[in-house]
Amino acid sequence: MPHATTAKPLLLRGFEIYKSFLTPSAQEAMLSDLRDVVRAAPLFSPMTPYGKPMSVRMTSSGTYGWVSDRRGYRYAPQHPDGTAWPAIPETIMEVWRAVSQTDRSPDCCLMNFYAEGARMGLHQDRDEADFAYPVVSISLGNEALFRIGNPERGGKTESLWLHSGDVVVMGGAARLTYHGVDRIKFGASPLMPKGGRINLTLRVVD
DNA sequence: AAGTCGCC
DNA sequence: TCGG
Repeated sequence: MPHATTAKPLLLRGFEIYKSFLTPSAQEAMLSDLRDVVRAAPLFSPMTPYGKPMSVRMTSSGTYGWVSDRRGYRYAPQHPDGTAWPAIPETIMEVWRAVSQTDRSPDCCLMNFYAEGARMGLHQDRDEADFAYPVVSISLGNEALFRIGNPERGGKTESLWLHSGDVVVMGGAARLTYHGVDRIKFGASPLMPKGGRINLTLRVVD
């Protein structure tokens, strides 16, 4: 059973929040698949175009992966090491099919790993060709303080804690809403005894 | 600025 | 110390 519930999600500024969408055993199965992904496509520390490294480490699976370097933000068909990205694991595709409300398959699953102190500034996901498709986010491991802003920079924001197994759909009017992660509660978790948080985002790129 | 820091 |  991949998920505990398909109950209606909580709504916050158009973000659909499915609390405890994945059972603990589904999370374990997904983590096992992600170990294979990282073996094929090792985590790397992306450099921002203006020369400061991001605090998360990342990799991708799918036809494209998201990369950031001096040349800017973009999707690329290969890992920085020159090899193709591995396929998106089926355990992850199942979540997309359950919540995305589209028959189109995602062609990127971006994996962000948050070690102690890692954060993600408020940003938009805007490197994709068609904003009609949602972005689906899966949280694993340590809890994260997730912040939701507005379609433009500035203004009031709202925060909520995301837990392991939660799924968030950013679609419709919320597709281009600014969002980020202020901090994680770092420490041992049942899923990841050494601590850390994994966030997966599924995207249709082109 | 998908970062970092400082202020209140 | 934390949220904004």
